[in-house]
Amino acid sequence: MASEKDINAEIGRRIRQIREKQGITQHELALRCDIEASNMCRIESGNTNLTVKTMVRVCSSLNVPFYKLTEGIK
Amino acid sequence: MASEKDINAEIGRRIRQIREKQGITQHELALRCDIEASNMCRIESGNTNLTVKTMVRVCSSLNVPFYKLTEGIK
DNA sequence: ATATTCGTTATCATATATGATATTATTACT
DNA sequence: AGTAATAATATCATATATGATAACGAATAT
Repeated sequence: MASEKDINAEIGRRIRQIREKQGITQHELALRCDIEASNMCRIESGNTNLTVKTMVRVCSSLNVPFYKLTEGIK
Repeated sequence: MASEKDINAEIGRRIRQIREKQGITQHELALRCDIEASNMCRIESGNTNLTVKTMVRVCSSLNVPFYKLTEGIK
């Protein structure tokens, strides 16, 4: 079982990867999510202990299903 | 995309289902997770906005991979 | 050189998850 | 009836995610 920090980091990497694939900036994604840009940076960098609420907002704004952020993580 | 509340409720239901299948009480699971029993009740009832940290502790104590709590949730 | 864009980091305030504890309800057992 | 076990709920304290804002660095363009 991966550690909490490892999992938050992995989710952050996935968010960044999806965002970059869609060609939008952190600022733009933050706007769509109604999340502070500084927080979006913390999230993508794995420097926070994410909540379901935040993950839902990000998924929704990126148009990916919720489970995609955690799929396969052990 | 399901709402934050729906997803927290679904995760809570899954935790309860796995716990009951393993035949342990909320109190016992709370002990293993190092989480307050009152909080475990809130979690299973979907009355909190879960963090990754808490989900990791529960999964680890139930011996299920992290992704099982969120698998297939859209 | 200097703006501009993008990401990062720092600081402080606020909202809320969780800890800690007590109380209550229900069920089962004696 | 009484006791024990389990779960639910209420209250208050504490820790921390996030909001809000500012400053900084790097890259790019003008």
